[in-house]
Amino acid sequence: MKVKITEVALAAGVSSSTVSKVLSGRTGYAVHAATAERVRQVAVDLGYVPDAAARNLRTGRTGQLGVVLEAVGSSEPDSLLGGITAGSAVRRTFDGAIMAGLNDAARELGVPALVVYPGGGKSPLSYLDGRVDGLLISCDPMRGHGLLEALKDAPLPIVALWTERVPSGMSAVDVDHQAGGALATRYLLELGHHRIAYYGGGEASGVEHFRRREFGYREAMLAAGVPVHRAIHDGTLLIEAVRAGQVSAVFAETDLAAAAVVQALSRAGLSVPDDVSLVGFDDILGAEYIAGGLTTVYHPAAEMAAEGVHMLVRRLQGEPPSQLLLPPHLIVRRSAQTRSATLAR
Amino acid sequence: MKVKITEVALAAGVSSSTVSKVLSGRTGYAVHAATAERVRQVAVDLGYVPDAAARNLRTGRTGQLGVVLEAVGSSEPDSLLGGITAGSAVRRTFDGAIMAGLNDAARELGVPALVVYPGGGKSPLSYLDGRVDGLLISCDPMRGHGLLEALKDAPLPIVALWTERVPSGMSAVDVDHQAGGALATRYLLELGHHRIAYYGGGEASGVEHFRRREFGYREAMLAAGVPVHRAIHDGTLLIEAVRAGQVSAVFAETDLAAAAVVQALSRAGLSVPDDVSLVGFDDILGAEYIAGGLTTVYHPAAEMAAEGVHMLVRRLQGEPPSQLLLPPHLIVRRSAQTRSATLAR
DNA sequence: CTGTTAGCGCGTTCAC
DNA sequence: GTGAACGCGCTAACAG
Repeated sequence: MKVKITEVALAAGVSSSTVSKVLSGRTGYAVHAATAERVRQVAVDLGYVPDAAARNLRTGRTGQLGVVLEAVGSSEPDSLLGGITAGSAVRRTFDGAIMAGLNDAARELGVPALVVYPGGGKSPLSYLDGRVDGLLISCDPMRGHGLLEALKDAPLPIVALWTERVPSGMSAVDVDHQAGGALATRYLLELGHHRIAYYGGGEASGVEHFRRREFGYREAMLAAGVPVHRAIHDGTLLIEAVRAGQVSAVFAETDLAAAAVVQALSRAGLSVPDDVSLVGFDDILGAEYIAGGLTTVYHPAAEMAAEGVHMLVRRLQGEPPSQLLLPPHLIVRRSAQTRSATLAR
Repeated sequence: MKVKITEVALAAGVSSSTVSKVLSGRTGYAVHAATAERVRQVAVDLGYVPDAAARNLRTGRTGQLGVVLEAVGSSEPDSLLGGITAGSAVRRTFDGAIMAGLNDAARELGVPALVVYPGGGKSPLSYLDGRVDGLLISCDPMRGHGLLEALKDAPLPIVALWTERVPSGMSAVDVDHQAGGALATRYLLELGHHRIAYYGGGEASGVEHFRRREFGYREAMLAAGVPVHRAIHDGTLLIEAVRAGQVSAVFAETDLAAAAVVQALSRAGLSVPDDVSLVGFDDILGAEYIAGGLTTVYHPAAEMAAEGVHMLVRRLQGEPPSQLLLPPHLIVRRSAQTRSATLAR
């Protein structure tokens, strides 16, 4: 059976409060070193494990952090950005990284456990039942904002993942998708390309992150004084544009979109990077095998999640809320080459 | 502030115990329907949320399930199969799916939350502090077994993920990797190939799942009375074997290995499926873009996780432990063709 | 330096 | 059909 604090106290010949003082981990209590050592020894011998529920009830805190993964694994289509499967693909690509980042940071900071709430239309109140000291909310951009709004006045600190805009009083971390889009585009410009198309904006155009990637593209194009090509989201149209000499390089919304570009071009006998230079976004697992090595924008999902945990823990220690935008960086492989190399063919 | 049960009782004009009876969800208590309705209404109006810690302390149960993800997100190399990065890749490929499966099943079954314990050498005892009613353990094959062994006599039900062999008294779910390997191999045999190589077994040969995939290959080859080719894990060797007519088809250990095969062959001017038929394993995100559509064995990771949750919940309801091996199935795309089509070139 | 005492908020008896 | 009283295991005061 489970051994409790009174049994440890009895076996060690002290009172239960002394045991509590020793095992609470808090320093500053006045306890003889010898007594403390004996208590610890007895506790180990007896296999004593403090009961979390009782401790939580007494202290009002749990040491645990809550994670709301609204979209993760939702097999029901309508819980994902209005049924857009691209949203699902995006989430699935990163859920592993998110969990990895959360897990790493939690271990590093000594957070005993993460409480993951399965998504689905449960009342926002259910997150306030004292199971956690703070909340990380990583839900999709649309439903997410509703949840954040509902928890605006929640009596615990909240950090929003995947979003820049939060109600006041909350912290937020996001990847700077716009900077990433600009980064990719500038890279192609520096290679000498000026007829650069943005591939994407199709059914997934409602996804804010993708729109920001496209903004980044436009921003870089405008800054370079180069005409912006209208977004393409169709292999056939892309092939026509390439053949007509209107496009020599493509910035794809995602690595999967980049893979689709490669495939479409190859069916037309066109190849990357010989005929078209290509840059993706995300650096998904396997990106090194797309087009013989896809040059792409690394998307720091795990870092974002880890940063979120750090922010939350700092808030629990009394620091004020803050915002953070993580800069992506370019991973140069072999799918983009200089315009002159392309012309030389 | 947080509203407690006494305040609801006061506002509804009843005693706290009546409120408890109404809101506990348990039927069978004798409470006037009208009273019950009034209590429920008042509770909603006041935004009452039962305190989890107090309820857990009183009832001894939490309704929560624990998940031990020993390997997930471990950035320290030595926590992953002795530093083998292939292990890391494997885990990362599926962590999102695992979380998705867990999440889906938890929502479906009304489990309020999953408690995820960050990996790292914490005492097995720390999982027994009453935070959860049962445990899902999804750790890598090597370290995992040690943890399972240590928790052999734990006073709560345990379901092991990713493993077939568990201490008695525990439940287990795994994907049938061997059946998957046999499935892929039989498919190639049925296409008329008999010179089939297993690509893999390199640095990751310590991974039990991969060994089982290879066993499946050998099993199918032997059953067909066809000589087993020795495993290849090197692009150059593979190219030589193909050129020498020793290999017309390849079963790759993973989809990433399949992608590497495609890339190696393509550098030698060989293509899939025209020169070599190829079947992968996993059906990772993006598999449809490998070799113009990779034929592969679908790996039901999410289903496995969901099944684990179901098994655990059934155990909590008193059912005895059980074992389960999920059959993978083949996803036919375009990377494998009949031997005659290959010869016709 | 150590022990005694009084709840934390809830669910469950048992009287009424 | 309803309410008062008790205790789950632990920790924070305070007393010694």
